[in-house]
Amino acid sequence: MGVAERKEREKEELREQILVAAKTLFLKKGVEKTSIRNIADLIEYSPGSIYHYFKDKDEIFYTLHQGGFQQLMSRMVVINDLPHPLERLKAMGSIYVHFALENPDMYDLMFIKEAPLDHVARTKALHWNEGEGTFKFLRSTLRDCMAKGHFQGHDEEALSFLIWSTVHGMVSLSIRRRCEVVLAGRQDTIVKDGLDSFFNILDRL
Amino acid sequence: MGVAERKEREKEELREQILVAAKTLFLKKGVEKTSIRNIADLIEYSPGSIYHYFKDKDEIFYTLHQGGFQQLMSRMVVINDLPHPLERLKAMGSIYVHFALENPDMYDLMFIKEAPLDHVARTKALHWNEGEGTFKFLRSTLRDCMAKGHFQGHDEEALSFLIWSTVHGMVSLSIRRRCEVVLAGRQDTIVKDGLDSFFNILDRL
DNA sequence: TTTTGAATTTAAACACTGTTCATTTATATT
DNA sequence: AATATAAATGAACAGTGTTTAAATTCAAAA
Repeated sequence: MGVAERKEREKEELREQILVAAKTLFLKKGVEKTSIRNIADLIEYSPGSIYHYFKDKDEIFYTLHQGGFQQLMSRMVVINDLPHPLERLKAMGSIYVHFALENPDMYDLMFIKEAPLDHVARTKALHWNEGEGTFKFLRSTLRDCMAKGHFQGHDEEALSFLIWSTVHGMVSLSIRRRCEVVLAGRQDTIVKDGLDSFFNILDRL
Repeated sequence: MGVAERKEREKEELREQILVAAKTLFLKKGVEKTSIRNIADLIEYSPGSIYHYFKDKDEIFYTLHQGGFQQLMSRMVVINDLPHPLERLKAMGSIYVHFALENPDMYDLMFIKEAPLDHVARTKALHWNEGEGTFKFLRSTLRDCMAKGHFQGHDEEALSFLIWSTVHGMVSLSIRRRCEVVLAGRQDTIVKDGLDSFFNILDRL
């Protein structure tokens, strides 16, 4: 009796369809401007049926959010090839920035928007596992750097936060379009230039 | 005949009432979750009447947004007392961070949320005057620093952006609560510690 | 083959949202 | 007191997220 299995599979497929449709619309129109009815229309189901697969709109959002971290992490692992920790640290910065600029809406979901963390709080999943993993990866790379004599006299945790903040600051100002007027004519290159400046500083630290 | 003047005054007063009510609700419940009807209820007028004073919800939002920059700028001017440009730069950083942490919702309005710039674009007010003023202030302070021999070999514009990004990154990660889990037990001090680390780096640059 | 029963899907409804607009109300001038 | 004008209203429109009773589907049992 493979019937139950087939049903299970079909259910999973529809869940996946909802996710794909939601992602498409979220990235095209933004989360706020995408309605449950929009998603339902795209998959040719009634709005109500979506609630059999997800508790609410936030749960759809949060599920996609988790996928984003997996993407980012899968890009990060390649730095393990680099022997020098400072090179690894800089490579992480580049990957982070590129990921953000190539997937601005997903980055928005992951680090700028407020919804997903509210969801985490509500579902009592006391840990933001996705973000924690990424941050721990940064910390351990920084620890390796300090073991090789870099960044002497700095607190590992505070400096990790500062570095994260720097790259996050650049990409989030860019994504939320605070550069366009302030840095007229240079919006496209300013994040890259800023990152170069940052690497320069890291080298001299 | 002071009648026209009185009417003008009354109209201005109601406009101000709307702004105060909107600000109260925006800061309490957030912009998204505050409806025109909520604002109308608070000032005891009908929803429709608000549209006699503001084109739409975004215009209310944008008006408050402008007020935020005036507040921030009025705090900034005190640094002119400091003789050394590097001290001025660091003081600017402290003021910026304190302003953000003391007025997280206003900061959110000014630098994180996406709405106001859309409004700027739509109203063809080609310049984001408020933000531009603040950034120019940072640039001129940095120029003074470089004139005194600091930050040699760096591009003024790119470094200005990098510094802005760093403080913005720290406060926006804090405001959007990305520190809470990742930096358990240190959320309250991490921005201050990060800023100290940053000042340390600036001193050695 | 027909009946049963559970899972799935639906459409309608609820209480909201921003915004518009014809109508009513209030008020100052003639 | 009549008129003109400005201001405020409340209903309506098209949309939102979400709930739920009813309808449908469909495999398993009789």
